[in-house]
Amino acid sequence: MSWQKDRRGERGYHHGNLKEALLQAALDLISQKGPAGFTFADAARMAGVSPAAPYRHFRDRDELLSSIAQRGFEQFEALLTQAWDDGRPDTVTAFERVGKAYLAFARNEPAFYSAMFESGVPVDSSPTLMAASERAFAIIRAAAERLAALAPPGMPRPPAMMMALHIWSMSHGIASLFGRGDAARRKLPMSPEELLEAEVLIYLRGLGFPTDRRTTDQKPPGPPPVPPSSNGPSGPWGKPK
Amino acid sequence: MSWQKDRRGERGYHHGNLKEALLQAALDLISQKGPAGFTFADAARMAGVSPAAPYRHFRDRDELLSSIAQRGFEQFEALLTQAWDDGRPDTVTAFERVGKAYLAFARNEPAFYSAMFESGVPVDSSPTLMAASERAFAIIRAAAERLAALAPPGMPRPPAMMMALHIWSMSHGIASLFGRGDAARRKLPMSPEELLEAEVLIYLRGLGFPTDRRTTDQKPPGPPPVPPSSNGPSGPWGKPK
DNA sequence: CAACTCATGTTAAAGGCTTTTACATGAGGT
DNA sequence: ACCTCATGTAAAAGCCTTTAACATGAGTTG
Repeated sequence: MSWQKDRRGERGYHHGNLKEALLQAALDLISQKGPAGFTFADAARMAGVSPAAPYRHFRDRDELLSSIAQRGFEQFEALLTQAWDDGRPDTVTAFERVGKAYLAFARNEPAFYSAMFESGVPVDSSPTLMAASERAFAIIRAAAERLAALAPPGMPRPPAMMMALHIWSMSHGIASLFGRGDAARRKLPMSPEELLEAEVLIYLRGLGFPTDRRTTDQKPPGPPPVPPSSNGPSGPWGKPK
Repeated sequence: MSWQKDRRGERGYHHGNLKEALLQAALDLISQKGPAGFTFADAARMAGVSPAAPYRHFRDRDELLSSIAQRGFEQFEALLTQAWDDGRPDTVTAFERVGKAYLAFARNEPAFYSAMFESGVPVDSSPTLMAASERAFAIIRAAAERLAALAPPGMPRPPAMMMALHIWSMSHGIASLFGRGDAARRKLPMSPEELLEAEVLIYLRGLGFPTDRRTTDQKPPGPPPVPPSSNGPSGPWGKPK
């Protein structure tokens, strides 16, 4: 760890990097015991300072939680941006990659995810938190925008904002109900990733998008957006075993 | 309130109905301050007993929370059962009514909903809790089963379990992100109910179901499950204003 | 380099919650 | 009438939060 002066096991009167150490300690504690079972005093102890020290850096426990949520949204935004990769190699593929990235974040960073969505910290508790949250959502929204622009002719053009909200709620629903490793686990016939992928594919097909994987971004010439009859074994779900 | 002997403002040494009074007090507190800001001692005070009294009825704070979650699932199941109404008047209509009931529950019973899904109580913390949760999900699952049986010919039959999980995650995602009155509010271009209805309709259309509202349960004769071209102003979303 | 200052830590203390232990009460059965 | 046991109370130990008063030492200033 890095919460003590790097050389020697001692540290002086001053910690030197307490704010960071507290944030890191809180993350560890949250991922172990959930956002509820995390204690200001615990974090202080883990950082090797007195219980009063954290108050020099955070007004109270809630402000620390809110800081974590904010960092979470920032990392979340970075991850989604990278997954979206400006829609390469094609819009649908990139879109699905965003969905997978959403689940990956919830699974790999459960502490951030809880702080962001399940800690009881209201998004509007701080303007900067709200802004960070909106920047993250803006990635999904931008992706939806690009997708909406590809709507096949002859179909009413879906509002991008609505699509973005739909995708977000699907991802969040799956992540929240089935996503994390240890808690609230129900048995599933398929992985959360497969579940989300199928859900998104069916949804996009409902909007009239062609969804068999060799699609490029060229708009299809005619209006038959849905496989006219049986489309073989490569639908959005595997063969029913 | 009913936490004192009905006649006269006094009560004797014994409360007479403490367990119920505690559950009710906890519900009130949770709906006011969220599942985190609810305290065993507060509930005791609200019921007019000493801080140690609750321990005669619940092992600890978590067991009380778990009891509330369980009652929540029971009421939830009852509400969904009523909404589903065995698929009357037709499967799709009843299905959508279930979705609306889901959101209504999250909105009208935020305390139950938090205890069930956001309190950190793991579903498998008690077998009876798990069972109650599964009975509630079974309603959605049964509805999905009926819906799957109506899959138009010429389309691969979607697995009912998968559909149920999809519907559940959509509903939970919307309820959790946008559903409750005061906290975590983001601005939406439409109500959560409209958002969910559109999402479900698009999803069902993606599965090949006809979704214009005069549908009955008779299977359509041919394979054109999607409106062949422009379908007028009555799509799953309103006119883009 | 000495002196000053202020951010950052510490100690101490008040107040609240949780949980346990020993004791009190009284409702219902014998 | 008496007993018993579920249900409450009181007291105490331990932990957490938060504040106030004090200490330290890093960086700045002359």
